[in-house]
Amino acid sequence: MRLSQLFGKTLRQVPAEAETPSHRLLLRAGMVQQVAAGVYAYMPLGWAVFRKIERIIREEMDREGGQEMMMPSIVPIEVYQQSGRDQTMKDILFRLSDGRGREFALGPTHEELFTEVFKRNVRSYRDLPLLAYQIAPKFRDEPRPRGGLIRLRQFWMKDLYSFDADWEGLDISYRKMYDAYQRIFDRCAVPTVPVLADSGAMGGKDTHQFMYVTEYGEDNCLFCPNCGYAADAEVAAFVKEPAYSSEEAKPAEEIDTPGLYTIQALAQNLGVPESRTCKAVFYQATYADGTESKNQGTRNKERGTRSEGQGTRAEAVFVAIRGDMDVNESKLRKALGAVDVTYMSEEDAQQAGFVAGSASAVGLAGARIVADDLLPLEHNLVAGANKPDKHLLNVNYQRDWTADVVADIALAKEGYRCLNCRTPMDLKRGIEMGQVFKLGTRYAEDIGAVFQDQEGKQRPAVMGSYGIGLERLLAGVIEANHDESGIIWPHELAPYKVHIVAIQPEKPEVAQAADRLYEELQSLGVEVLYDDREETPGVKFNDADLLGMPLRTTLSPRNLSSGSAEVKARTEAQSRLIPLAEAAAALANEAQQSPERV
RNA sequence: CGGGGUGUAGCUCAGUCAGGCUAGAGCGCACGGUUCGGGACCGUGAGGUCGGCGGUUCGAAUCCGCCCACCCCGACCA
Repeated sequence: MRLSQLFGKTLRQVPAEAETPSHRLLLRAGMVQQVAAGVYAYMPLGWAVFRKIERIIREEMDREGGQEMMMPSIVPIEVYQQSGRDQTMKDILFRLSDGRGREFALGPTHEELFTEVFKRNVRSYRDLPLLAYQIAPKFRDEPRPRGGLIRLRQFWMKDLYSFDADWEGLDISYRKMYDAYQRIFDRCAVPTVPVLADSGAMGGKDTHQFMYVTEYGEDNCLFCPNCGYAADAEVAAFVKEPAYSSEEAKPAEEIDTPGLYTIQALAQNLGVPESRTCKAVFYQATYADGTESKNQGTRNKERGTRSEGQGTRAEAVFVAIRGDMDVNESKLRKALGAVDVTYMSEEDAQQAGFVAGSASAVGLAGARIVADDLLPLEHNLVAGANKPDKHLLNVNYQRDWTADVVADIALAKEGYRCLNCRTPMDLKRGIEMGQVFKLGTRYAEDIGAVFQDQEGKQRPAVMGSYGIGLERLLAGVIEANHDESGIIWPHELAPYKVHIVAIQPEKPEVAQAADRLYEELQSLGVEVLYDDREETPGVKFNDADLLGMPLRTTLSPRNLSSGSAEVKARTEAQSRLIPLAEAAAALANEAQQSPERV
């Protein structure tokens, strides 16, 4: 490709909205362009890399016996009603209807559809295991797109679904994908760590996320430096020990605490550690209403109206936790069996009868009370008095208050100790590159995807689902492979292997030599980018660094006068001279090799 | 959806607080010339519904109201 003809130019200045390195470089290199929030156009250079990522993923999926197929993006809404996910994913579904009023969603993920197709085609255990996948666009009306390609509303995903006869089979399929993922991320030169994760709205059992650890990540993960335990903060287990379990319960005492509305202020003013206090947090919990979750949506189908709040029930929840800890909303949701929990606004809290700033479970009526499981073990905590500007000293569980639910609802933090080996853990941020799920039989049961086993019994398929976000991986590749000057493409992903820089191409001897090298390399099957533009050397070298091809060769009047071409790898600091006559063969040879990554 | 911020030329931004005549700069772009090994220089030129609608005013990029878009922090996910 001649750079003078390439659709999409490099940018000297980056649009102000770009903050992460990958976003800046993608824009600067002219690889992508934003169309709307979370929606991008891929220019030829970006698309070329995209297709290479796709190829690596395809190769590794096929290697494990995956069968590629293609599902539509336009999916009848009924498909998601079967599993109830038209409700649980309500907020992220892009919906549309056809001219006759039939409703569809743009597929955000395809568990239901794959299960549906499985149901129509599979009858016997002899057809199992089955690994089917697609590499296709997904649509999610994310409330907050972010970080360039890191969080999008339209994105490509490789999604594979495994169907097994039993859980042992699922374990094998899961392992296959787990291993394939390691190879994919390795080939893309993105260091990832598998971490235990939350199954969230997907439902299911085991799940790992493959995290690329970076300060630009949006997920918090805990890592044990000693035993290697790694988990998303949402599910991370840690050592929880009471601080005051051995104390004798002292008599409660009401004190004036004007202006002390936060745990920090309270603890400071009383001269006690935050762990001596009991914190109150107010949540609104949403529950799926069983009578409405299925077959709902066959009614209420007037065009354009969303069935807001249908099939759900809300409840105010009072959460008590030791003052030095924070609530893990994921754990809270599970403890309550709720579909969703959201932090209450001040007004809602007031309406629910909570005295913000001095709230307490002591003497509280009319709300469900959830206590972290550490609280019943502690003694003599400071808690609110449920009266403005008053707190209680020496509050004790059982004697002064009890909870409706006692559960571990604490969020893991930096320095909390590993449950396996008691070593303090590190908190790091990461970007999720992919996820593997053991779904179990949930979707198969909802949809009726059963097969006949060896005994002739009908059994639901045991499923897994395995996703990789392609754009996110592309962003990760750049995050993990760049320097101040630009991108450093891993060998397998470089859109071109060789970047020819012609200095003063308006001089015939330069143009002739460069044209010839360009053609020779192409005829040798080397992907080559040829900077034939009439630009100054500085501009060309900077663009070559920015675009990041593995090999750069410079043809200039200076080099040509000695019959040489200059060669420099993107990862090398110094260039070297080689005879021009051998340049094509030498470059082709070097481009064919897979140099070790730095 | 809550909190914060930004919308002026393709990009980066000034001008807005204290309203005033043909709305500016740098980069980029076009043409001509001089240059040529790490984002050169000179000259000429094209390019703008000042996010949109409404209002106040003799007069609005500037003041007021409503709306929209985008970015960042949270709640959600590949």
